[in-house]
Amino acid sequence: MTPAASPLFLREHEVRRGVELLFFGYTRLTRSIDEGLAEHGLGRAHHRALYFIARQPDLTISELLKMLAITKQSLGRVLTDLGERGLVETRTGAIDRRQKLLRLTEEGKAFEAQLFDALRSSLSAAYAAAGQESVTGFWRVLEGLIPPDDRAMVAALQKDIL
Amino acid sequence: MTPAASPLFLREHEVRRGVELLFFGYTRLTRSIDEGLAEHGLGRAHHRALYFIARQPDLTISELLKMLAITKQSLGRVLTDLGERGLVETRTGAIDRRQKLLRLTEEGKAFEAQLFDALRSSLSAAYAAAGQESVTGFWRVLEGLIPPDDRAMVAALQKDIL
DNA sequence: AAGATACGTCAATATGGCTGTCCCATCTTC
DNA sequence: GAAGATGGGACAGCCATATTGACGTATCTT
Repeated sequence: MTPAASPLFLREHEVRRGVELLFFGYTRLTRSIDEGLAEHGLGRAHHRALYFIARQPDLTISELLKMLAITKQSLGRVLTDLGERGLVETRTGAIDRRQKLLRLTEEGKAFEAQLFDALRSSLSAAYAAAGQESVTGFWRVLEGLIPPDDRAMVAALQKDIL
Repeated sequence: MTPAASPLFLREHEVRRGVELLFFGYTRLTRSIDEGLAEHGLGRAHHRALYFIARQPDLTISELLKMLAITKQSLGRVLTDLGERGLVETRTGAIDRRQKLLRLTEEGKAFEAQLFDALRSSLSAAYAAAGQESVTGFWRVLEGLIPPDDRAMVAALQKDIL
């Protein structure tokens, strides 16, 4: 019996295309906010923290660490910078007083919204050009790239949608 | 007259979802090759150069610079490392002797193929889970994220497909 | 011959990660 | 109430990857 042609072999072309589009798409999208960040003397690492705090107010440090998948020290520096600039504030957890709950200040919210505008204009233009069915496919493939252990965390972000 | 509801407003949810999936998908995919790179004492920057040289043999330095969108100095270090390890070699351009044409050595090809295996297994699993129509949508949205000026460059990668 | 281009290189600097270790406050469990 | 686990902070030192700006050399174009 001849086995079915290996899908791994057949898909090299498609896989390379995906790798390349992901690289260019992701890097160009992230570059779109560099200017806004530079106005405050911040970098992309700061934006990532800002973004997830905006998304899940009262997030704890350890939850944010899991999202970003960096070390406590790296995150510490970033949060210090954001705190010093008055963009992020913490309060002690009501249930567990060891925890620090992270929130954006009003200024932080305004800044995050400003950065988000750049992301929105790039992404919504791409969505519009591609069409809604394409957007669904875009999401599905990306979901498949996320290791199963991380999926619940990502899915949780979608729950508290406006 | 009531204007149509602003699509920018309506799409915040979708845009946030895209931002998040892109972040997690991209970072998790790139992490999948770190182990292989570490075996040779190399980092992700080296892989990016290796990848595009594999993809377009006889690429010039300036073409590669445009792809990666980094500075000459940054790329110089990466290429020196790759040359020292016998993964990349250069020859003088036949038409324009100022140019250096970049190629992978046999060892370089084998190493790139090994790294590509990790990318292939992640991406092709995601493709398979999502289905072919989703893959098309995935590509379309990502294409829309690439600034028009860069699109020809990315499209050129698809021409010399196996 | 003059100027532009392709590439290399020097020096200095910034950012954002890492490891390992130790500490304190607080919660949980026995 | 004591022991241990957990959440968070902090020190020191390191590495990878990027930046800017200036300058040099070979080669191509006009």
